[in-house]
Amino acid sequence: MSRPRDADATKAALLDAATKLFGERGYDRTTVRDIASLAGVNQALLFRYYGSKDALFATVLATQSRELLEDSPAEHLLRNVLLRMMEKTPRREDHPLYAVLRSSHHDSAAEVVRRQLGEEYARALSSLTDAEDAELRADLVLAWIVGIGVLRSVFGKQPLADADAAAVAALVTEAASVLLEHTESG
Amino acid sequence: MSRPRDADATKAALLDAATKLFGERGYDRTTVRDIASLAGVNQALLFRYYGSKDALFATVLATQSRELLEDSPAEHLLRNVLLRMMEKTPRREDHPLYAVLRSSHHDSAAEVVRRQLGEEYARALSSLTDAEDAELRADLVLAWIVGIGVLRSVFGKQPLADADAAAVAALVTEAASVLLEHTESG
DNA sequence: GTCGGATGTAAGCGACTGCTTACATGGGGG
DNA sequence: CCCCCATGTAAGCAGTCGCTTACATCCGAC
Repeated sequence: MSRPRDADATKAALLDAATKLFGERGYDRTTVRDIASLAGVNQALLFRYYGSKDALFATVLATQSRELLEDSPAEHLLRNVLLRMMEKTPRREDHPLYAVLRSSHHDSAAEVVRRQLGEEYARALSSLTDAEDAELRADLVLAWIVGIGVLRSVFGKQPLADADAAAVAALVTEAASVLLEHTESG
Repeated sequence: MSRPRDADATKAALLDAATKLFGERGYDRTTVRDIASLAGVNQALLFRYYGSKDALFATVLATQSRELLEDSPAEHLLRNVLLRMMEKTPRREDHPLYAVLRSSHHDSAAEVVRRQLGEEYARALSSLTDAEDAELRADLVLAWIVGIGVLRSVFGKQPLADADAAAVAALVTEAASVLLEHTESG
């Protein structure tokens, strides 16, 4: 029967639907009607519970970025992020990175969240080298992660899109180690 | 006085305006009214000369992808593309890659053009290594280029966004050489 | 000159957007 | 029991979208 009236369940359904659709289509190509429809609720409830499409998008990003870095020590961050991004299916379109990637524009809170996510990754990665330009090197590694995500999900570029995740991770970590390894003992 | 009636000039103005706006905002956030307005012509002319917004977008991509690979020997392709992407201003939003990146939009001719562009780059890059997985390695290098463009233009991620282009190119080419160098003489 | 097609314009159509409003309904507290 | 408010719904507003239509204007061919 499932409780016919349950605000929490409705909110969760909306958030799940929004996560899926923003990830698949990006912000612009996802309509509030689509989200409500996928969640199986009336679209007015989206506005009652989240205020606006923008605020819902920000909530999606905030929720996912919180889950994203939780359990990866810096040494294995690159490898783990790559594997997580590529796991299960070659086109893992509900991965948090994709919602971010597919929504280029955009001021508002979403921008802030997106940027924070990048900062967290970059900070963790930059701890891996003692080079003077550690942060730039970390940004470049982050750029690589992002680029691989884009080429796989947006372009579906072959052979990368269907490549073995472990093989990709091995190649990338090997090359990235040139940028991130410690050059002197600290 | 500039000839008041000149179909070629009008078409060119529309193409220039479309190139600029698609590059800055992506496909969805660029309206035909904006394009016509920037070109200084009536929007109906866009449809007379290009048929549809989609067709105009495809024309933009086709035009730019033709110009893009024209004068870079494979050995210096990575470096040249990086430098070109980052040249002049830290946020070079009219770069052809950006129009592509900002439009994750699947059907229509645009998809084909976007993919062709990737194929050309990847083919050129893959000629640089004799490893068995040369094409995958080339895809990864291409992914890096794309990711750097995204982080600079979309995220405006610091310090990458304002980093010296030559310094970035040096770091990337050094690390990428791990993937692309010949391991045995052919 | 003048006629006809190339070129440019003004206006608006129908669909869709994010969002709001006015209203139905159900279930727990008094 | 019944009332009241949390929850859910139907309908629509105002704006924008891509695109079309009906109409002016210019200029070269004859």
